[in-house]
Amino acid sequence: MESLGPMQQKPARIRILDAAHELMLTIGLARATTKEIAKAAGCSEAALYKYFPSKEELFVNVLKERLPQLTPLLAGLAAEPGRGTLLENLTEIARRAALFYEQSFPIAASLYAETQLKRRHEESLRSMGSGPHMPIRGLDAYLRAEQDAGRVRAGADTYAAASLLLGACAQRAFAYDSTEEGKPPPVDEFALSIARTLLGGISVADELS
Amino acid sequence: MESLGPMQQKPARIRILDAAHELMLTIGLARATTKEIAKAAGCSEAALYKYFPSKEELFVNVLKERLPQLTPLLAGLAAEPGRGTLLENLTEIARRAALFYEQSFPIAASLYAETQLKRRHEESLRSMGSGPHMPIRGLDAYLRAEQDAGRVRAGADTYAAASLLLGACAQRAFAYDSTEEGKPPPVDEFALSIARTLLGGISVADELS
DNA sequence: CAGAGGTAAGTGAATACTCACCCACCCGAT
DNA sequence: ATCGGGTGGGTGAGTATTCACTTACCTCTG
Repeated sequence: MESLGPMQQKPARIRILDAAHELMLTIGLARATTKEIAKAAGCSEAALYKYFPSKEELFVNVLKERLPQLTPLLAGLAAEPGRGTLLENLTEIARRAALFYEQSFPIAASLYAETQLKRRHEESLRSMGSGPHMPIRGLDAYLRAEQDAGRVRAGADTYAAASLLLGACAQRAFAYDSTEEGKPPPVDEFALSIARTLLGGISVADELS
Repeated sequence: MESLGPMQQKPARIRILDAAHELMLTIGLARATTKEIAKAAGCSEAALYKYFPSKEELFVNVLKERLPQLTPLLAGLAAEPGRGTLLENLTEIARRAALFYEQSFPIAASLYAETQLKRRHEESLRSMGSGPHMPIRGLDAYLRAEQDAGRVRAGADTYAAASLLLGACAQRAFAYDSTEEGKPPPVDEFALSIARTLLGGISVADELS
């Protein structure tokens, strides 16, 4: 029990993970060196190796512990179809998915620069029963449940619909570059507009087969 | 006039760009060192600097000269709405977009590891009047043209529709990891299914407002 | 004193980039 | 014909720097 005044010092391990996470987002994975991480965490380089056996292991842990999960929400909704309106549910899913991708995409994308690290991350995800295409499957499952409940058209391709909705959310995270004045649309109206459009389609009424 | 037999040697500059491109895709941007590039191009490291002032400039040129363009197709279609059926056109757009993202995504994504290089690339794109969100605008323009021609429902949100279609295509390039047995769906049937789903929507008929 | 938490000062390897030089070829003056 | 020299294309052998990681040591606290 320290009675230190400021006492803002979280445990070193946490500070290191935070610092690594922050640097990955700002200066990028390649420039996130041990020296920079140590400086940002307020400790020495050697301290990193007290908590993690290697830099790669440190990054794997950042990915494992810092990236939010999307699947729980989807699983929850699929468990009880018929709750709320379909539009409300899809909007909420889109909203959360957009926020999820906004956070995780820059980090996940930078793995393409280090194919070895990417493979290790994918392995780690798989062992947790997760993976980059699990959200699509989860949303697909929810839509089929709603289909069985009669709230989604019988002939609809639920997998395609899931790809469309989540794809739009993911794309929002990278289709807008940092400097452009045309920043991404606000998440709330974005979510509502794509959910509504996916539900209703865009073809003129009398062309519906 | 050389009468050399094999004479398969393309100009060195081309070989260097090809080698850099290839290495970015296979071992990743981070491991694509000057030594590796030189080896793959069949020349010395020093030769790289005869053609490019720096490694970063080399990469910028790979991005500029090797990544395919998507906008021309969209511009062409928007110029003459009413040609072909809407479903055919959207399917073709989705097909080409999916192939485009399949090629360009791994490289574009790895830029997130080098934020400085990323900014330079975005700048270069902007100066060419291009950019990551131009495809969405282009498709949006095409859809509005079809809307004016009465082939897209008057109230439809064309921008949301464009986000959905292209988002799904982009997501296909990264939502499926390399080792998974569940590889991405074949591009032709993928394109058709998302185009059809976007056109028709998924809600039951009598819920259409 | 034992041991956890932490560090200063390295180490060898790798990296981007440079420098002095080579060589084949062309061209005009001898 | 031949020489001298410029020139585009290319290289081998560096250099300074940076990187991930280690070692030997310190300093608290129980």
